[in-house]
Amino acid sequence: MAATTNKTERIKRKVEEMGVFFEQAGHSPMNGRVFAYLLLSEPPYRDFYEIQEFLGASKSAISNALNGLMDKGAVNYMTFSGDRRRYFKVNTEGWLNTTKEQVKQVTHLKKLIEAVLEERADSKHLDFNEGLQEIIDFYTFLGAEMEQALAKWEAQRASR
Amino acid sequence: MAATTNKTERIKRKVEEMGVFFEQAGHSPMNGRVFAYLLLSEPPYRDFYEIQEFLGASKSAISNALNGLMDKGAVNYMTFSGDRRRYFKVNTEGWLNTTKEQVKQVTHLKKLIEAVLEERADSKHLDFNEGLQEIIDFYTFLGAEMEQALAKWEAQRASR
DNA sequence: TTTTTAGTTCTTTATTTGCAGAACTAAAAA
DNA sequence: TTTTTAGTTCTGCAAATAAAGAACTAAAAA
Repeated sequence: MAATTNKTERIKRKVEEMGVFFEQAGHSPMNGRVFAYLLLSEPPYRDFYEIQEFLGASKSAISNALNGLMDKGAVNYMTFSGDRRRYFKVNTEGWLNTTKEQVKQVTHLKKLIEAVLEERADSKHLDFNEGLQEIIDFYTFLGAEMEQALAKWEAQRASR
Repeated sequence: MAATTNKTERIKRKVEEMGVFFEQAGHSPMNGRVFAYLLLSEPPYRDFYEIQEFLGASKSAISNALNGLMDKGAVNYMTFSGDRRRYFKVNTEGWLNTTKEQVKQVTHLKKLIEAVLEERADSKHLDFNEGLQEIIDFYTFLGAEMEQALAKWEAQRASR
């Protein structure tokens, strides 16, 4: 029993710690903690009430957190026949796909600066425009390299 | 005069539009607008009161926004002799460096998942651990590719 | 058919954030 | 030396966010 308590305590601390990390990465506190708990939990799937109890939070908070995480594709659930409950889990595949999407979004910022440069077409301040152009060039370069890298990764995975 | 007004109006609209973009990218609304204004302004440097007047905001809001943007290295200022004011501008070099730093921070998330896997070392749920391992592998791959890409970019730039 | 359960939705409250406005400061100008 | 100026800092206030708790719903179980 002491062992169980110690482990639970350690996990609780880790969940808080990782929760802060995810919070800083742009998630709400509860979303971060739910995600962290599902990452660390054994088994890695938990039903609604286990999550609620572990985090000592309200049902509405858990409901909103899980739905938010599912919207982003970060969390999933599985079911077992003869059991009504859903068992929520981290969706590793969704995480991977989201990451791949993010990689591709260098393009957005690039387009924005291109629009800026267009607006600045007849500016007298060529040095500034050149600075912007260099950022565009960098994004262009990086975007191309990332596309290649992704293709390489997919090829590698396809031939396993 | 009509031309000036039209241009100012167009810039105002673009500043709001781009401001929202930067907001969604994690900046506070005012920081986003100040940054957008400095990007679009001709000349691309503006003193405190020009920024304040253009955005119709309070001094404290502008002061905090500029200091925040300078902390992040996104904004800079220049001075002219015989003029006390600082002229704030987008720091294109800083932007480029920040982007390069962000590229390198794939490492952080990778370390976090490695810590998770360590905690899960004796888990029975091998499939889940494998899912996490694949994310680690992807981050490792991506990190290496990006390092290479950065090196390639630097080399290219060095030999201009 | 009634009851239970697995969640969801609604209402309220506490916390945080973003900003305005006024009071202040330190250096430059007069 | 006094005044002006270019900002900063402090004090609130309003809006947005996060979460609690209670009321509700729809499907399953009894």
